[in-house]
Amino acid sequence: MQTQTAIRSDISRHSARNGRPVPPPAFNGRTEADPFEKQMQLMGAVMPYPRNAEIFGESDPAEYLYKVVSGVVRTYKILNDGRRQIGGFYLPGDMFGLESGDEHTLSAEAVTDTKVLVVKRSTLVALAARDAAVARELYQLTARELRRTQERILLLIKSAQERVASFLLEMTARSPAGNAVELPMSRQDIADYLGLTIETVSRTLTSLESAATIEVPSSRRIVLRNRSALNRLNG
Amino acid sequence: MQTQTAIRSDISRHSARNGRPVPPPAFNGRTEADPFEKQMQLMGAVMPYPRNAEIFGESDPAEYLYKVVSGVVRTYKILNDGRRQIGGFYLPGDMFGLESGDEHTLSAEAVTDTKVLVVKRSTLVALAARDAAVARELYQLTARELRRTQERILLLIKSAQERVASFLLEMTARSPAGNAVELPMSRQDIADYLGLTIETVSRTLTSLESAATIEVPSSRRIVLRNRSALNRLNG
DNA sequence: CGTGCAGTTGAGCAAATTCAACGCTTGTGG
DNA sequence: CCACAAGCGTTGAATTTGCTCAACTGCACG
Repeated sequence: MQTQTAIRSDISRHSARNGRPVPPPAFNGRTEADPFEKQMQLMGAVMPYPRNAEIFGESDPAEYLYKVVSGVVRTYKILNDGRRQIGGFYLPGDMFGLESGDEHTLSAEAVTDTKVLVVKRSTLVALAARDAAVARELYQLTARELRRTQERILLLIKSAQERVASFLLEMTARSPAGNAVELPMSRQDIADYLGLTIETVSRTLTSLESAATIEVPSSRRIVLRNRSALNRLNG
Repeated sequence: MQTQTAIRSDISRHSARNGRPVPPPAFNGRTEADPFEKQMQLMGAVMPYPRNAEIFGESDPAEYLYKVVSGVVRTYKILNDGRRQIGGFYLPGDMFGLESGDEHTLSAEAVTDTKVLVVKRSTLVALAARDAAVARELYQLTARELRRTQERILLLIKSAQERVASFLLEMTARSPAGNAVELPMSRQDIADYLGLTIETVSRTLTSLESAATIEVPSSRRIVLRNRSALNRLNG
C-alpha cells in the first residue's frame, strides 16, 4: 500500500474552459497525414486547455475522441482511498479517450497548456460503418493502446529502478530526439504513473545519476549517459 | 524485484497437440448466439488442448483468434530474468489473442484440458472489411480487453491483500454463481497474475480465512464468507 | 512406501514507504 | 525591492511490506 497523491489542491484553480470549438488550424501532430488524419481534422475542432484543466471526467459520457495537437495530457483514475493512478501520458500526435463503453473509465487532464483535436465519437463510428478503412484504423488504434497497456503491466511488477529506467527510455523514445528529455510532468505524476512514491522516484534518479547512468541538470531535464545500462534495467 | 516462476518444468511433458481441426460441435460459451458468434463458428474449428499445452507462443505470427469453448486458458510473458507475468485468464466464452500487430505479444497455454474455437484472423478481417457489424464487434472486443487491462493496472499498484481480494471477487463474478469459486489455476498462476509470490498469496489467503472473510475448504476451492469486507479491500 | 508436487508456514532480510525536515525556486504583497 | 509563503524536489531515519530461503505437511501416483 502506498499513499501517492491524495487530492490535489491546484486542480480547481484552473477550471476547465469549455470554450467554443474553433476551426481546425494547421495540424502539426507527429503522425503522417493519412486519410484517417484528414477525416479527423475535418470533423473535429481544436480546443485549448490550460495547465491542469480537466478534459473529461471519469464518468462523463464518452462522447468524443481526442488527439493531442500540442502539449501533454495525462489520464488517471482516483482510487477510493485517495491514491491516483495515471493511465498514460499523451504527447502530440497521440490519441486518447479510446475506452469502450458509454462512459470514460479514466479522467483526462492537461499536464501543460495543451491544444487538443476533439472529434465526436458518433461521427467517427458512423463513418466507420461506411468506410472499412476508417473502421480498421479505429480498431488498430485501440489494439495499439491495448498493447501499450499490456506493457505497462510488465512495468508494474518490476523494481523501482527498473520502472524508472523504463520510464526514461519510453519518454526518450517518444520525445523529439537525442539523449536528452524534457519531462513535462512533475515527480508526483511520474510516481503515480509508475506506482511508486515521489521519494522513491527522486532517490532512484539520484542513484542513477551517481552511477553515471543519467544526468539531471535541472529537475525536469534528464540526459541519458549510459543507455545500455538503462536497457539492462529495462528487463 | 521478485522471483516468481523461473522456467516451469512440467510444460514439456505435454507438448502441444497439433491435432486436425474438427467440425465445430454444439457451442456452449456464455455469450448469446449473435450473428458474430455464428460467423465465428462457421469459419472456425474447435481444437482440444491438454493441460499446460501451448496454444501459441510469444512471437508466433498472430494468425488466429481464439475463443474458449471449455476449460481455462492463461496468457503470459516471460521476462528476461525468468519471471513470468500472466496477462489474463480466459474462461468459456472469452476471446483471446486479440493483440494488434503481426506477432503475438504474449504466449497462451491451457490451464486445464481445454477446447478452443480457432478462427483465422485474416478471414475475420476480410469479413470485417465487408460487414460493418463484424468490424464493430471486433473493435468492441478489443476495447473491452483494453478496459480489463486498465483495471489490472489498478490492481497492481495495490497491497497484497487488496490484490488477492480483487482476484477472488473477479473470479467469483466470472464464475457460474454463488459465493464459492473453484479456482482452476495453481497458486503459482495466481501469484504470477497478481505480481506476488506464492508464499504471499498463500499467507494472504490464510489471513483472510482467519479473519472469517473467506473459507478455504480445499486449496482450489474458496468460499466467500464476507463479501463486503472483500469489497472494502477491493479499493 | 517412497518420490514428487503443491501448498503452507516460519525467520530473517531487502526494498520501498512513511514521516519529517530542509533547500530551492517562484510568485505575491507590502 | 525585500520578505515571506507556497510548491516542488531532495534527503534522512524509522517502519512496514513483501520477498527469500528453508523446512515441513498433505496428497497423488507409481
